[in-house]
Amino acid sequence: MNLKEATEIGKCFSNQTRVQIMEWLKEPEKHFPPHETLKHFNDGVCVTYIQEKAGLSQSTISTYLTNMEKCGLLISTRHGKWSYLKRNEEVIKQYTRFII
Amino acid sequence: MNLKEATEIGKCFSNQTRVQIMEWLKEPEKHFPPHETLKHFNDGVCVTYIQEKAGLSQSTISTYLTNMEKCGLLISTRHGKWSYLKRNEEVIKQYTRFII
DNA sequence: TCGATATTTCTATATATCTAGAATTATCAA
DNA sequence: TTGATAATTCTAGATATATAGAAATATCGA
Repeated sequence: MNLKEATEIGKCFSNQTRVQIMEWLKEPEKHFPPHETLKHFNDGVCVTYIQEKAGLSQSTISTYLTNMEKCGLLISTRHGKWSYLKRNEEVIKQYTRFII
Repeated sequence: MNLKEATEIGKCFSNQTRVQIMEWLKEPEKHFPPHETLKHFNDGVCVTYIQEKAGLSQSTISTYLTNMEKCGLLISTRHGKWSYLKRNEEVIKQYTRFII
């Protein structure tokens, strides 16, 4: 983790909705309906559910999630027409080690 | 630490200069000249040294540092005409616990 | 007190982020 | 293949942040 990478992550954490999404994804089963097509939340939560819960437009949430994936905070997995997002705990740990 | 507080801290970490300042303040003796008026770096580093090292204007750095103090990341101590800044490790830890 | 130095606050402009709607792409199911 | 659904990308206007210079405030030393 270097200065530039850490700053990109910091930008993701500089908006309340994005911080909130990161919090929700800590406990998907607590904040989102179960995904019938996938057992449990192994690959995370689909974009639509996140979008509905956040209450912002699809395009806005898509942009957020794309950036959060680009800087490594989220892992995206596509199954058919759905994209599933989950936290990248390893990168999050690296980030906290950087700033501490 | 709640969502709002965490987001304010995230905003401070969303700019490369500010992240850099937080890094420098981890090891003041390594990045700044010694402060003759104060023994060691017990109260941190004075604004002028931070400003010179960052290469931005006094007013910009002052605004940065004020915001970083407001959200708890820095502790400011004034001695005469100098303000000294140091990291608030406790708040930083709370923040990392929040996002992990 | 007066002048010098350190810091902060105010004001303004340039740049970046926020956000939605429209258009586009990808995939599924009939 | 076609229509429906999910997601992404493009475009644009509103809002926020970045940043400096000027003005103001605080403190020290002569």
